[in-house]
Amino acid sequence: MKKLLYDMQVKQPIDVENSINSGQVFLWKKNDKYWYGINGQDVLQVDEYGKIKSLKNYKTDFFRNKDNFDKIIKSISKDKIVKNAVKKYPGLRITKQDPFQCIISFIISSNSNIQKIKNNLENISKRFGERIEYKDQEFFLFPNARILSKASINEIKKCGVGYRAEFIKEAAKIISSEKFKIENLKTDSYSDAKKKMCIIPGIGNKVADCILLFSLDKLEAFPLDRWMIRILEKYYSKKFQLNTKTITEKQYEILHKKIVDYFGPYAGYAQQFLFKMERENYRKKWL
DNA sequence: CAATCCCCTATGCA
DNA sequence: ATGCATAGGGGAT
Repeated sequence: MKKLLYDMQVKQPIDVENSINSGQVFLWKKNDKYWYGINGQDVLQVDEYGKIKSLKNYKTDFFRNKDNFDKIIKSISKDKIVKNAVKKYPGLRITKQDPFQCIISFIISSNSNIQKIKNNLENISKRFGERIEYKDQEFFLFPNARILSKASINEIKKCGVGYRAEFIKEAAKIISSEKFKIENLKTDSYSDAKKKMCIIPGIGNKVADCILLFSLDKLEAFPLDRWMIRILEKYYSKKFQLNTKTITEKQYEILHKKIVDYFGPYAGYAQQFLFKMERENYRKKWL
């Protein structure tokens, strides 16, 4: 019966273009009519409907098709602002990425911009990842944690990541160690998983929330970066009074609590719709 | 050509 | 304990 109900849900089609162009992923490119993206040790080929084929056929629910969108949209639609954003980008999805690649991507994102993040990640793939051919095209897979944990700081620096090279190596060491089972974080609570993520150097509040939301199924994660703070100041200044420019750890925690109180357990989806809407208003480039 | 701007974290000091 | 200022690639503008 449950299965039947699931199948009967009318699903909003996936908006592949806008989901990829929403600041979540960096190693994607469009070729003719397909999008191709590196997801860890796999390459995904995605058609205009979001149907996925892949090099290794690893099972993935990359666009979170199993989420109950009716329920989620209803849940986050608390006001006109979110409702408008949802109406504008109805097929926008949160991605479910390879966790290690996601970790390195967002460690690199700090004090950077999308163009540079993309270059850095491409350099890492080319230097440390396996070269493969798929659908008559050349790709470089993302190196696994073990390989990056053994790379030298200097080699990593050659990818243009600067002072983040130490963070990357250390993160790779932790992730590849026996004790740290990254997949187990998927079944941990949000706050447990977040505590564990923040042990890794280069990962603070914001980066942890990106990783939790985009790769570890924590849909209440709500990354608060400069842009989101600006958005909250613009549309929600009464609801969440933002006092300072520099948001400290304690303030971040308090603000996140208020946000989850307001938007509910799928707050991360609200974040993605708001973020996409505002960045498009400013005509920011994505890839 | 210098100055400034970027999706932040870690650190040191008050 | 908490707040605040600042350093830290490098590329684009």
